[in-house]
Amino acid sequence: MPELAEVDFFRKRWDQAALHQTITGVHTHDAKKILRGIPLAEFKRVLTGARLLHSAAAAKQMLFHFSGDAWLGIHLGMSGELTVQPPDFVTRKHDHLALRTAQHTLVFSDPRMFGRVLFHHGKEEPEWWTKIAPAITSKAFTVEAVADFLRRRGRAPIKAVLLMQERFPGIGNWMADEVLWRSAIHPKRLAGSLTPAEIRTLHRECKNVCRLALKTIAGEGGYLPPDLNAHIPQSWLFWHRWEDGGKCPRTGAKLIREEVGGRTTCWSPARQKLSAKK
DNA sequence: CCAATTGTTATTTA
DNA sequence: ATAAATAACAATTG
Repeated sequence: MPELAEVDFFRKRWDQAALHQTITGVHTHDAKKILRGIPLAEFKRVLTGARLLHSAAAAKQMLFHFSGDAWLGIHLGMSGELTVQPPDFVTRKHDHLALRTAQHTLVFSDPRMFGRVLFHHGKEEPEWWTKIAPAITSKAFTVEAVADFLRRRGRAPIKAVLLMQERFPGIGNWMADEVLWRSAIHPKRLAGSLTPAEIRTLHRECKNVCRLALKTIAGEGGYLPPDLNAHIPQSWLFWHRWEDGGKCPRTGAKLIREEVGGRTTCWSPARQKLSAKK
């Protein structure tokens, strides 16, 4: 499920519950796949007694920085989520990691197990964090950088290109469809076929979708919503892309759902044409 | 049993 | 050699 803003939503959930608090216990359950390679004894020893100093999210990656030079990373994969539970919470089948504090249990659960826990013990920020591409909402995400990237990936459908994290960090399947729908660009168009005007539109809508998603889902600049998606407007493609017989919220036309670039893709044929807009 | 799933990566193909 | 397509990863649900 989780893309850019949803990842930040989950990160804030843990952050609100545990910032400046001390971890009193670390539990793992059936976690070999998700913790892969992390020495479990050191992981538990370093985190137990550590205080949460700061957290951040970038792309689909979360970073929790603890005292004692401990850095915990979480990637939610396809089906992961973070919850905050009571201190005596008994973990269930798919709860792979649980951190206890005096007042809460922080739980990472992931039924499908595509998620990952990362861990780093050291003074410096871990390289798996620093190597993440500059955010789409940052100044570094320029129209020139997008144009250059599209040129190099010119033979791939634009939908597939938008999912490439090295240039579009945090964009996942639904955000890619949302961007293309707002941009009125057909998902099967080859990246190299976009006109300069279309590339400018695409760049702008990437920024818009990221900004709006962070605001409505992750509560940027305000309250964190009680649930994921609680404040997403009906005017977004988001609510209509999975329902059979779904209608385009702008044109009312029937939406199309088909595999493009290896992923189920939804678009509005009334807005998004195969030939470039002139 | 078959197909589906909002992600990433290794392998294969072009 | 590079980029695109595909398979694989795992579990669950319809």
